[in-house]
Amino acid sequence: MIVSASSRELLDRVIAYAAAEGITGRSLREIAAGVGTSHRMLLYHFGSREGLLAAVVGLIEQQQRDLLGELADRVASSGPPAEGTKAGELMLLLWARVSDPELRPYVRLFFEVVGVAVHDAPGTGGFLANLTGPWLDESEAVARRLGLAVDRDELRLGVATCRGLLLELLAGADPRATDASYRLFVRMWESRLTGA
Amino acid sequence: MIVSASSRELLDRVIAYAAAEGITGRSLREIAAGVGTSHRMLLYHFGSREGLLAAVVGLIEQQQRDLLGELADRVASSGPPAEGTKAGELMLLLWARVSDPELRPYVRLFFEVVGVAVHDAPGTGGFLANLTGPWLDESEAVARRLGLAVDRDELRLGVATCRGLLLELLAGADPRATDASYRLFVRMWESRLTGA
DNA sequence: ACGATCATGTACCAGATGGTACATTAGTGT
DNA sequence: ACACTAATGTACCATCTGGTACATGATCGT
Repeated sequence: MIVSASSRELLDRVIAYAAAEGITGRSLREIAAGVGTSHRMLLYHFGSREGLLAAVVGLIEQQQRDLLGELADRVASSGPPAEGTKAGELMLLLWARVSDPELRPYVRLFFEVVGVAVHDAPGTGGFLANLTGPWLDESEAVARRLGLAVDRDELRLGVATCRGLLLELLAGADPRATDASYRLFVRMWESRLTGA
Repeated sequence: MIVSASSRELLDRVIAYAAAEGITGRSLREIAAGVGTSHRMLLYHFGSREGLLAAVVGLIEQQQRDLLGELADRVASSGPPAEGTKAGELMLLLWARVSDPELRPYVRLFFEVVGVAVHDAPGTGGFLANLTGPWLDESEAVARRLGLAVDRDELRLGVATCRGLLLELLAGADPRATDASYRLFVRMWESRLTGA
């Protein structure tokens, strides 16, 4: 995979196109037309169709890590290591972020990639393997920084619930309904924390 | 979509193949070879590639409805309308069922179809639209039969969590870990029910 | 000023794709 | 026995696919 500046610029356009129109079923010519270039150029910059897919997958992963890091930073800079009830706010913050309609195309793309990665299509190597680990690691670190006692099982549950509700949104559920479900989840979580 | 007896029989083989090997990226000839027929026959029985996809999607939906119905029946025949704590057992029962390794190929196929349906590929019409509604309706009915007070937000949360954890499993998570997460969820749920 | 590397266009290729036309077989009801 | 229908095989088609060969502008370091 070539990584020159112009390749990167082109990749950004491809990602935008993929998020809007999908990518797995589309031919190189379709994609090229969609981003204002030729299929010849896609092959030049990414080597092959597989290379293109791999680049897209890689950038999705990076975007997720960025989002994670941004959240971690916000927590780090939010003053003193506050008391336990902050966990709920944090969860709501994350949910507000990932459920933002502006992010929806990327959520869609995420599930599209999942759909091809489950049969490990060429170019999706490692995508599934690193689907959750980084989220767990990072949020574990965040929790520790806040002095919160959470184990991996809890965090995995949180991640899974977010993903499940995001799928709801993609399926056309009323955002107010998914919000309500998520708030319910947070309340359950908190009542467990305070209750135990 | 033709529905003769032999078409149905062929469709069963196609589903089995799709669950094992995937279907969205494969050509009619590949699929035909996999199920021991010719691409000519697939077109004869299903009309077109889109028709084949639609038939597969339709059968997945039906399988899910069957699973749901089976669960409902088991609840209906489990003696007197018992007290509230039965909800947890029920949830664990459902999870045990859908997380069964034997079902895994179908879970994989489910997410594969999701991945193409999010950009409403031809043949997937209505799949996303009916992704959750039937589950909510049916489990609402079951809950009512048990004399349980649950609202749709709770049920949606339960469905979403199941799906999220199933994705975990597909991504290669340790089944014991996802089990632990799910049990945690049930415990949270129960503590909320008894606490409120 | 100039050679080299990057970027792009044009033209092409062999193979695969979904779909069709036509012939043929195997049953089946009458 | 015979017409009719469902099922299947063979052969084909136009189109599209990812990928390549070759030429040609740009751009830039020296």
